[in-house]
Amino acid sequence: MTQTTERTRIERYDPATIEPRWQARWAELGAYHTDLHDDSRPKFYLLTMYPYPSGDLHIGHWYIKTPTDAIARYRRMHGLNVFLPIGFDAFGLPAENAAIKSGQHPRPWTMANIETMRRQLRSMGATFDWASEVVTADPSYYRWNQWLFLRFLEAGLAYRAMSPVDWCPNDGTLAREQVEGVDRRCWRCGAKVEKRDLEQWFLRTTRYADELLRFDGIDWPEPIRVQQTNWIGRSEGGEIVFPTAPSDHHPGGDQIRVFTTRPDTLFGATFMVLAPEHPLVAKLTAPDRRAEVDAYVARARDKTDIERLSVDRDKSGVPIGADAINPVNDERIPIFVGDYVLATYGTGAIMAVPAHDERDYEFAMKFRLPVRRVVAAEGTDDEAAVDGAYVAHTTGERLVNSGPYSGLPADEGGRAILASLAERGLGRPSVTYRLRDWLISRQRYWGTPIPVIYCPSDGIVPVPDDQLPVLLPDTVDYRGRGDNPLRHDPAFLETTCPKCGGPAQRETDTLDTFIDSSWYWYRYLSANKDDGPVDRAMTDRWTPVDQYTGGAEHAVMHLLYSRFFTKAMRDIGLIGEDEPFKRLFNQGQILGADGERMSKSRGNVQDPDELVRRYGADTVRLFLMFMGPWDQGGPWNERGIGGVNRFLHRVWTLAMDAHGTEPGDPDAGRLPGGEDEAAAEAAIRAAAHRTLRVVTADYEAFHWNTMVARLMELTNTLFHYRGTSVAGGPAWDEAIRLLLLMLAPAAPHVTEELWARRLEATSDPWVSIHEQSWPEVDEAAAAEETREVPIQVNGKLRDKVTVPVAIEPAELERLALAQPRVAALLAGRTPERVVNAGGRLVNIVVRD
RNA sequence: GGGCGAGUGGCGGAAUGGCAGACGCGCCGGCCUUAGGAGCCGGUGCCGCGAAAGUGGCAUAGGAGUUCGAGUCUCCUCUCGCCCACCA
Repeated sequence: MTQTTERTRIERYDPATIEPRWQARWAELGAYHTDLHDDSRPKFYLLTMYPYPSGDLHIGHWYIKTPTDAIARYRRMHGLNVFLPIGFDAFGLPAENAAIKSGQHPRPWTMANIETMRRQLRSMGATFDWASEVVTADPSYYRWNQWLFLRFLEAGLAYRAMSPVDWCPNDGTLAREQVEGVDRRCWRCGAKVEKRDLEQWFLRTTRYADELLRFDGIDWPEPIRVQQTNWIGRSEGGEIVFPTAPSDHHPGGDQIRVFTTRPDTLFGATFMVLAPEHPLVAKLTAPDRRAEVDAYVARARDKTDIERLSVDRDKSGVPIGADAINPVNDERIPIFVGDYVLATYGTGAIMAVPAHDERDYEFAMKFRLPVRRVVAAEGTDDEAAVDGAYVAHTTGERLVNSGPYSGLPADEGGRAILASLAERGLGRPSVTYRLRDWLISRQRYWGTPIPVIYCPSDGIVPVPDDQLPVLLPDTVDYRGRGDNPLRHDPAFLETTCPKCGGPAQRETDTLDTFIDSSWYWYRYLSANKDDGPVDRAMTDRWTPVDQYTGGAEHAVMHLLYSRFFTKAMRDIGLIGEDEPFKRLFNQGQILGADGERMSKSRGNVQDPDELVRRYGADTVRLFLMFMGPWDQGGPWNERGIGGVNRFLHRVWTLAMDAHGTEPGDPDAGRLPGGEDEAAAEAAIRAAAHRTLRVVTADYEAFHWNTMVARLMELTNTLFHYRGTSVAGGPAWDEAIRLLLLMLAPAAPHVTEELWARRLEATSDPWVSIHEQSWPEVDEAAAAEETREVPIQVNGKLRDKVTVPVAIEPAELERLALAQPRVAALLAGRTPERVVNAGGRLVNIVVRD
């Protein structure tokens, strides 16, 4: 009883009406407001990096957020109480730059952008819990930044120290990217940028260096762990004291401390190099060297970091006209100042061992300094000329030219040398990190004011808790100057000392915006709490975050700061966790069509609104998932979105019109392949349940692209049965039901619509598809009875044979050999070997 | 310079050491249409031979190796991307 339905009679799939309607309905029902107190179900804290309100949501935001929403919906279907919050990283330089340019205050600019982005985020159909929204530029949020800062100050985790900044005489402190060109000009006024030392605030991240190197109990991608590990850069070695030698201008006896990872090479130290900023440079420099040394130090200060740190650059330096004494052999060695030594690493001074360090070797060659081999690989002639630095670590290395230590294996000799220096108080084992303390001061307006007051009599005075928040004034004047307007706002600046009541001034620096993002997920759990930053009962219940999604570009900044904050907050007693994010996934980045990073200035930003208007949110969501592996990203290319849209139309057709046929199909209405109805129903059930099996695995692994492909395959299969005698029957109906359930987390609107219509057709009361349980595979239905086994001869595919799944291996091999094509190729030869790969493949090996 | 990742059809991509190219785009053919930039059905890695059904060879950046069997594992080379870049 095949019915032919004219296509025009079927209501068309029209996302433009369906999607807004369901979004409104979900909001009205409060469907995605998470009851954080519900402990009847296991919790699942799903976090996605909150966006910066730059003005427009672009397709990259969709790329991370819509699959994350699919995870949320999928987990809910497994009975979990899922919390998926959203907020805005609302402080920061772009708002301030826009404000300077337009004369408009950053707050209205930011708030207008947030309003736009809220609407755009809602258009995704994502299940964000807006009730927990956090906006970091709001005093109810940044107040707690201040409060946390004060606790860190009390705990000795925050401190103040001098540090150089890039300084423009007109515009004040500049960020690194605001210094342009090799001659270092200000991006706004073109003035020459200089370095200036300012007192600034730091957080003592280095206190947690060792703990941050451990990733216990968290499941993070290997590349991120490696990057963080390298960033922290733990080096074990020794700190060794080189006393200065007496000379005409100097009595000697100053101690130059160096850090080395190679105490075994100490006898090879033939000179020393101090960083230009090293405090002893001025003191030790001989009068006749002073002019040249001062000039060199001044030049080094003016160089860009990039110039100074460039590996390709020639080594530079000047002798300071003083010597040091090598503590192991009392040899006098000359001291240089050179900018290849960094003031900020180790002790800012090195012992130079040109025979065993490439940089020192290069320097020695340039200045014709002696090179002495002290470590030799097995079989090397001790006295052979040294040609380049030997830095390798091999077994069998031994010390040479090293006094009493000569002949010892290098590692053992190194330990002995260090031990002997330690006895004389001239050395000790030491560990150094590349990780620096976190400079959190910004000489900027649009951020959290640092809550301290400078009093002429009491010095640095923390703002008392009951005077928080220190509000960022909204009335400051932007026009005219680029530096921090707080410095010119007497109403903000002038205050009274909380201790003595005398006149005092506020700190005008603001906090780095990475502070905001270092704890925002704790705040989501009690976004409106006004007597503390976090609710311990809530954080105990909900954290650590079960799954975090976001870009890998945050590997060593945000993701490391967040780990630091968690440990610091734990030690202050605010939370009980060691790590913030149990599992991390880094999706790839969507680039512009030109392969470049999307940005307004490049004009390659892809606007999702237009795509949503053309195809609907479900298509855009699905297309982004279908493009390729989620962790890969790639250049944006719209080609192919039509295919995904067509797929949803086909799903619609299957669900709405089982009995329809298409005039273009010559086999329309007939069961495929001569199947009878029983075989057809079995085939439909098998297809549906096998799809369910692989699709479930794909959801678990975030393999969206193959998940969509499997559903397309199932849809194609079902189309072959559409309009036949089994269409609309029980097997068909089950397959449609499974198809909709499997698609629901990814394409929530169209599946909700079709689900509602199914319920309506059977007069059942409406229940959201998103409240259904994830279906279970019927293994019996999915099981296969026969299998096609490829047969290879010498590894080349030659034939295939269809056999019962349970076939005996011997029988399979017999069948394989009996295939006419195989037999012809064997030409009477006896196989040397028959490989039976678990019944999945047979390979017959025969010698020529 | 170091670290990490990746090189597969015209394109995006798929493939627990076991049929390379699933799925989609594009393209070709057909159906249906007054029409088609809609819909449906079928075909489509490359090179031979063949009228065709077929059939043989070559193919996962290049080269070697391990294996009955390699896109997948090992080594070398090349190219691209990202991150870090004189960290003693």
